[in-house]
Amino acid sequence: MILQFLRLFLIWNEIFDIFVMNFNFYKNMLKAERHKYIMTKLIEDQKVVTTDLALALDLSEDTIRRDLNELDSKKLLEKVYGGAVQVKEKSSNVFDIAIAAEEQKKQIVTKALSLLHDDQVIIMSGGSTNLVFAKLIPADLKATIYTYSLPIAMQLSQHPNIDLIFIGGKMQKNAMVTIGMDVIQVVSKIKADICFIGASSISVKQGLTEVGYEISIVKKAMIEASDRVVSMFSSDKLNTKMPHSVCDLKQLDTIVTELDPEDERLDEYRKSGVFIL
Amino acid sequence: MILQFLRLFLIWNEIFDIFVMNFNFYKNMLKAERHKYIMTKLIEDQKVVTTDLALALDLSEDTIRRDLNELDSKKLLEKVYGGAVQVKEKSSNVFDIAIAAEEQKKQIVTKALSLLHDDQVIIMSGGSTNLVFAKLIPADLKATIYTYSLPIAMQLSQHPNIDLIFIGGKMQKNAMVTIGMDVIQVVSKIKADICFIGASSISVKQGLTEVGYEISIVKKAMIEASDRVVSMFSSDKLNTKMPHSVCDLKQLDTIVTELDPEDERLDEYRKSGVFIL
DNA sequence: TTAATTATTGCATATAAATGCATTTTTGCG
DNA sequence: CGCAAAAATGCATTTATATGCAATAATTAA
Repeated sequence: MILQFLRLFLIWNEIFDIFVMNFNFYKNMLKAERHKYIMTKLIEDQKVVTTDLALALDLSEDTIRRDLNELDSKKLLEKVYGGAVQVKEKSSNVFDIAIAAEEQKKQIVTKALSLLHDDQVIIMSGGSTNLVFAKLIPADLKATIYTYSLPIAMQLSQHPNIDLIFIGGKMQKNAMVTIGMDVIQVVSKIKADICFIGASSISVKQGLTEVGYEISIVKKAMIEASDRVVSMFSSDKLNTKMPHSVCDLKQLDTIVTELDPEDERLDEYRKSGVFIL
Repeated sequence: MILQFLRLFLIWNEIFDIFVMNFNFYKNMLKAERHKYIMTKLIEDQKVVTTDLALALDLSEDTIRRDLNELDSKKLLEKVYGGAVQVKEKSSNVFDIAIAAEEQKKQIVTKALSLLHDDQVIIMSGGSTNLVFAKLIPADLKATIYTYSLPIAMQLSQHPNIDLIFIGGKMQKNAMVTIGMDVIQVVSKIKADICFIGASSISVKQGLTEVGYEISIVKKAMIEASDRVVSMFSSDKLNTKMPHSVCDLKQLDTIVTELDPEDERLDEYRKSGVFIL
């Protein structure tokens, strides 16, 4: 009899505890704790509702709203009518590649489209100018293109008639190109009709030069592998130089800029025998 | 007697809960959530119909129309007579990769993050689930990752601590992955700790199967090269098969779906010894 | 410790937003 | 042209929010 009573008491006690816990557990919470609770809840449920929080924390909706406003102004969540939702991550889309002066580059590469013919084997280096070029390759061109640039491969993979071969290797992250011995080995085995090389810097005396050593030797290999070498760049690259040599001016067959081929800024280059488009 | 009554009450309560859940699940949705739902639906189905949404969300068509107008004015969709369609992306940007049911995939791959450790050598196949996985790899993870998927490489090239190696070869255009002997050769020389394989189809009897022959042999090589084989996919891939076999269920170490590991739909798989996350 | 100061909280009230309904206008289609 | 479906509009109702104010709690200075 007493035992039964005791058991009943214990059960009742437990129920009471739960009751108290539920209703007063958060009663003496500091604001900071409350904010933490709200943020946790937000992550768990993807959203928080003002009325639910008020109930759960045993506070007025006003207070919750003030909390949410505060957290909103700290950009920790986004307050909406009725509650709050997670801040939408500013997509920071990797795949959005911003191309500086795209219009100028379009102008440059459009001139070079005349160099393309069906059944050519083509090698393309990286660089935003070459990327613009890839975009503008006519849909009916049938050709084989080798590249070691991720964005250019992405672009060309949408082309219906291009056989695309990606040259693998270790990725150089910022430039989104592969580099290293693997690349050299593959490139050196290609027999290409034409290659399109982006240029960091070009000058009459130094020829093509690059910032990075690794890129410079890959480009060397490209030139070796191709019958015809074309480089496209804007005129601000003219008469500049970088640490690592790629090739002499003589080894370039054609250069393409936005300038008129007769422009005097190109005089020196024309004299050295390179064809200017 | 009282006990029986109590039990009855509990059962009734449960049924009532389920009832309420089904019919009011979307009832207390915040506007922001609703908009998110509409946008997800739009991506999944390419379109949304006003009446369907009104029905699905248990709201008047007026409200749905107001939502669609709002989203339209934000340029997030294009309202048309009867509903709304996706905004036609202005320049068919190749680099925008639409991922169907991205939220669900996030849920799946989040579970698999626990399999990652510093200094691992990892191979990743293509597929949108793996792409979502790549997005969520913590910034402080230091590892070496091999992949032959262009989008995944693009994504990982943004990661500060991953050594990324792209496996080159002929591009399979629609899937944006490289295939062929070049890929097999490279993969077969890798000694990886773990590989993450996307799945077209999986069944208890047939194991992993693929639509394309070429992809299937690449995946075979991946499995050979890895100590541990993990496959992540949504439950709709379960109990389906494709023409080309990749491997038996036994060869998989871990599978990850959005389901609870104890879900009965996974019973058969669990029995065959594969670990379910 | 006490008193003054400040911050927090809840309530009342006014304002604004969201939603559904009735009515009119527009649209697509035969 | 006419009809039915869809959309827009105005309005009423509900619900959420902002704001001033008073009560309370926490903090600081003396």
